[in-house]
Amino acid sequence: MARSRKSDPEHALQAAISMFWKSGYAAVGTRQIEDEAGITRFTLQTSYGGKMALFLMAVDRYLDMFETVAPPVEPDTLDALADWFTFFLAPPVMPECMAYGCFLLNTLIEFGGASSEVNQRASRYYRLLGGRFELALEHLKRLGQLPGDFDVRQGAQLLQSSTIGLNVLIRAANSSEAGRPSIDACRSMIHGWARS
Amino acid sequence: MARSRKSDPEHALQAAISMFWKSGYAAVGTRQIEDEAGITRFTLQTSYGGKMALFLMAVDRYLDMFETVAPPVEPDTLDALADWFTFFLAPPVMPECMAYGCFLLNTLIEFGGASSEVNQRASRYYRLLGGRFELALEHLKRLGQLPGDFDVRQGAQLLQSSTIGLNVLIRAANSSEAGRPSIDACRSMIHGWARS
DNA sequence: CTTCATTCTATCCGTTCGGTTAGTTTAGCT
DNA sequence: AGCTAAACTAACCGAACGGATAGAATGAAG
Repeated sequence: MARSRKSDPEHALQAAISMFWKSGYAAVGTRQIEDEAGITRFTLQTSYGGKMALFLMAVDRYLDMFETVAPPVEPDTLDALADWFTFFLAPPVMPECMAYGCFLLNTLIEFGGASSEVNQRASRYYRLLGGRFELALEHLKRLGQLPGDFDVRQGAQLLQSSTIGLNVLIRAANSSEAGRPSIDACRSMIHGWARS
Repeated sequence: MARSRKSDPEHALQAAISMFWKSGYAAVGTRQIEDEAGITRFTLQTSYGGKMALFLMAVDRYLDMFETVAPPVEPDTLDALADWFTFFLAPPVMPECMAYGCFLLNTLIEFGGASSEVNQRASRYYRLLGGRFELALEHLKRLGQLPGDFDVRQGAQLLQSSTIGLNVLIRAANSSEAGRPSIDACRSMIHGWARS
């Protein structure tokens, strides 16, 4: 009854993620999407709902991926938590894009709080980053790996801020390697929490 | 011999800083610059060298301002260093723009390391942020306010990453207040360095 | 093999972009 | 006052933007 699609939606979405991740929303044109994602501008409108809709799909998919590599909620040791930061140096997913920092953080800065659609995604991101750090630290405190008077909220906040800064450093330098000093510093801080 | 200028260059530059700070480079059009900076597109070309040249002037001026409010190089106490973070909540310069985060960090993310002109400014910024943190911590160590085995490099790296993350949080929320938890966490961390 | 809904290709649309050009106004000098 | 160089105004440029339209191609159902 209907003609089958020529383009692969999954490949198109992955290409969209790569483009927007690297260049941001405004800097990617619909002609470029045609070329790299393999969909026509017509299809972009009819099947995806336009450039912004595709962009939000890309962000959502990115967050889905991030969910699988977000900080562990129940690490057994401080070391297991500290090890999470080393993932930046050997990313298990989309390693070719990691040099562009965090897609969602880049997006947050580009839109600067002006888009409610983006802001909603930001909430989800914060839950996955700061929220998980908090759960992890609470878990470690329960295990006795952290002092009884350790402030979990502030510890999580610190890890979140540092992770965000780390991603900015990586994007600015176009290299995950640029994050190494920050990563080492974070790991030291976490290990330092054990004593006292 | 020559006709005197109608527009005020200083006001134009300040307006440019505000616009680019708030919206980024690409999102500010030359027509908008005409309206808000009080210079015509013609003048933008002949006297300023175009949009990008004006933008770089704005960035340089921003860094000049930042130089006056960057972290102290010789704080007397850990508390004096910690107090620097509270400046975000009551900024002494351009308070109306602080809700947009750090102009230079926003710029770094927008260009993503693709502009050498921007990258040069980044170096200066890192010197003013991480470099000064390092000097301050070295100074405090010399004063005996920090343990003898305290790792100054990693401490400075941590403060730098956290500060960057803090600025991103502020921009995303369009409010300096959004940075308060991070600021408190940083202050606690700094104070925590005293003991042991 | 015809039918027909759907996806394709190929233009076309109005808008906005950064920058340029031609021509006018104006201030500082003799 | 008259001259001239600089700074103004206003119109224009080609290019790129996101999106829309018309018509051809196509594949599954009958």
